Amino acid sequence: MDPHLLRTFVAVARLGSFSAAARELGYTQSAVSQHIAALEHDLGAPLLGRRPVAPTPVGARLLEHAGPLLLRLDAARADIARLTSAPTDRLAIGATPLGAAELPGALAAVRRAHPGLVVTVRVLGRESVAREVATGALDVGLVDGMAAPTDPLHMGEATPLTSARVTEQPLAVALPAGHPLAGRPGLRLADLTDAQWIDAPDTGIPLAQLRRAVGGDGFRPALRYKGDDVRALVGLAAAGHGLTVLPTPALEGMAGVTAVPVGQPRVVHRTETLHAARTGDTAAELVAALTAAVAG
Amino acid sequence: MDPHLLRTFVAVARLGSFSAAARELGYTQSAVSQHIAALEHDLGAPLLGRRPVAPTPVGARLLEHAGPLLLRLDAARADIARLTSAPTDRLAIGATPLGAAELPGALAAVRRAHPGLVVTVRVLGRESVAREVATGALDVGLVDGMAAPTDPLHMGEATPLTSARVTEQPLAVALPAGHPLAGRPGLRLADLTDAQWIDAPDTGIPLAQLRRAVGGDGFRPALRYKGDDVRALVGLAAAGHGLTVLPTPALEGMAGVTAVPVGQPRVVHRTETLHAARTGDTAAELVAALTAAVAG
DNA sequence: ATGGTCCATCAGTATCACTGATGGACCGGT
DNA sequence: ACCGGTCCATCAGTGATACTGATGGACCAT
Repeated sequence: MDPHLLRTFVAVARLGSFSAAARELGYTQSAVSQHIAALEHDLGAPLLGRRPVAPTPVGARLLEHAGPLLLRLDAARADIARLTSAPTDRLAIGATPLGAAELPGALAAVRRAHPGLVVTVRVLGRESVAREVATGALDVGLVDGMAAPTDPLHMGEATPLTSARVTEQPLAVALPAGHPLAGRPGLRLADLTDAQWIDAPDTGIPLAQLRRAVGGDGFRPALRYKGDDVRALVGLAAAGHGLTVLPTPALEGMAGVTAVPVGQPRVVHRTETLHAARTGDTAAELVAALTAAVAG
Repeated sequence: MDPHLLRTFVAVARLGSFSAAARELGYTQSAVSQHIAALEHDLGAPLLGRRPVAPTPVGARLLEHAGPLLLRLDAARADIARLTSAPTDRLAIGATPLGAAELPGALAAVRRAHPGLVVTVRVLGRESVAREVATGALDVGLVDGMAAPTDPLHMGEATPLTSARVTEQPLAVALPAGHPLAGRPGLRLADLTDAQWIDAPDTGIPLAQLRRAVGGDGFRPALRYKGDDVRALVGLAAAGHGLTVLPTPALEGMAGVTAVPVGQPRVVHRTETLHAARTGDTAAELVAALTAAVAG
C-alpha cells in the first residue's frame, strides 16, 4: 500500500482509464498497469473491473480510505514545508460563494497594514476549500454551511484544521413571488421534503445537509446547479425551477423571490474561517479581522 | 515521505536510539541511519538531534502527523483485509478497566449462541483500545470516559470507528472515609482543582479530561497510578494518597472511601462500544447485546 | 588509556520500478 | 467480414534504490 500506488489507483478510478491516468501522472501506461497489479496482488483481491474500468466493491472501499489518507499525507508535507520555509509576502484565500461575502472588509484592513502583499482570492466548493487549505495551496479558507446555533460546521474531519466562527445568520427558503407559501411567517423544513428543490452543492446549502438536519430522505433535486453565482441561483428559484435555502441577508433585495425564514429545525447559516494550526502572520491577521469584526 | 521511512522515524523517536529502532524493525543500524537521512533530505530540515537522539521542533511536528497517518494506513489495510478474508470463529475484545464491567452479561449471550467461538478479552487503556480496534487486532472495544449527558465520548478522531452508547452513570469523587468533604451531598469539580489528585490515565478518568471539562489548569497529579485494577486505585484513595473520580456504581461497597456525587459540571460516566464500520457477525451481535441490554 | 556504544559513511549487490515494445481483446466504421 | 484504433496485459531490459556488512570517528565510562 505504497502511497504512489494508491495515488495511481485513485487517478485510474476517477478517470476510468489506465491510459488517461498514465498521461495525468506522467507515467507510461505500462507503469500504471503494473501499479494496479501490484496493489491487487498486495491486497489479494481485484480492485478494478476492466472494460469498463470501474472499481469492484473492494476497490470502492479502498477508495474511501485512499482519499483521506493521501490528503493527510499532503497536509503533513505542507505543514512541515510551512514550518521550514521562510514566510512570504503572498496570501492565498479560498472561499465558498456565500462565504466570500464576509471577506472584503477584513481583507481591506490586512492589505492596508501590508502594502506589498500579493493577495489571491479563489471561489470554490466547501470540500475544495478544505482540501486546498489542508494541502497548503490556500492560507485561509472561508466556508459556510448550515448548523445548529453555536455549533461548528461539521467538515470532513479527515484533516486537522483550525476553524473559527465568522457569522451566524438566519436561514430562509427562497420562494418564487406569488408562491402559495410566500405569505407564511416561517416554514418547517420537514414539511418541504417532497417539494421541488434545486441542488446547488457548491453555491448554497447542499441538499445533503438539509437531509441530515431533518433526518429523513427526501429533498430530491429537481434541478442541479453547478455554477457558483448566487444571483443566478436565485434567478432559477424565482423562475419556479425549485426551492433553495440561503441566508436571509443574501436574499435581501433579490427580485422575484420571497424569503421565508426557516422556523424548524432551529438552524443557522454559519460562516467559518479555516486555516492550518500553524500559519503565516498575514493569514493570522486576516483570520483575526474576520472573526473579530463580527464576533465583537 | 514513504511510510516505511515514517515508521522508522517514529520508532527511532520513541526509542531514542537508531540501533534500538533497527533491532525492533529488523533492519541494520545502517539502514535506519539512511532512512532518517533520506527523510531529513526530503523535508529539507534536521528531524532528530543526535547524541542524545531527540526530535527537533520540526521532527516533533512530523511526529504529530506520522502517528495518525500510519494508524490510518494500518486501519485501511485491516479494513480491506476484513472485507476480503473469510469470517472466523474468533472474537477479540478489548476493554478499559471500567468498561470491562459491562461485558460479562452481553458476552454470555453471544457465547451461548456460538458455542465454538474462541473469545479473547484484553484490558487496555483508551487509546490502545481505539488503536487496536482500528488496526483490526480487536473486533470490538469497550471504552469509558467522561462526557456531557448524551454526548458521545470524544475519541482520537484519527480513525473512522463506529461507536454506540452502552451505559451512562453518575460520577462521584472517592474521598477517604472521614474526609472533611465526605458529608457533602455533592461537589463542584471546579472547587477541587487544587486538591491532591491521583492520575490513573488507564484506569479511571484521566485528569486531562477533568481539566477539559472544567476548563482550567489545575488537577495536578500528586500520585500517578499505572495499573489497571480499580480496587487498587480505590485503595490508594482510601489511604489518602489523593482523590479520584469514578462512576458511582464502581464505588459501591468499596471499603474506606465515601463516594460524593459530582454536582457541577453536569457530566456522566459513559461507556461506549467501538468497532469498525464493517465487522464480523459475532462482533455485531456482541455490540447489539451490549447496547440493547441497557439502552432498552 | 581503553574497551564499549553509538551514529555516519561507503562499497557492493540484489531487487525493484520504470520504459518501450509487443500482443490480445474489443469496438465502430465501411 | 475486415480493418484501423483504442485499450490493457505482459515481457525484456536497464537504471535507480534499498538493503547489508564493514569501517571510521565521536563520545562515555571505567
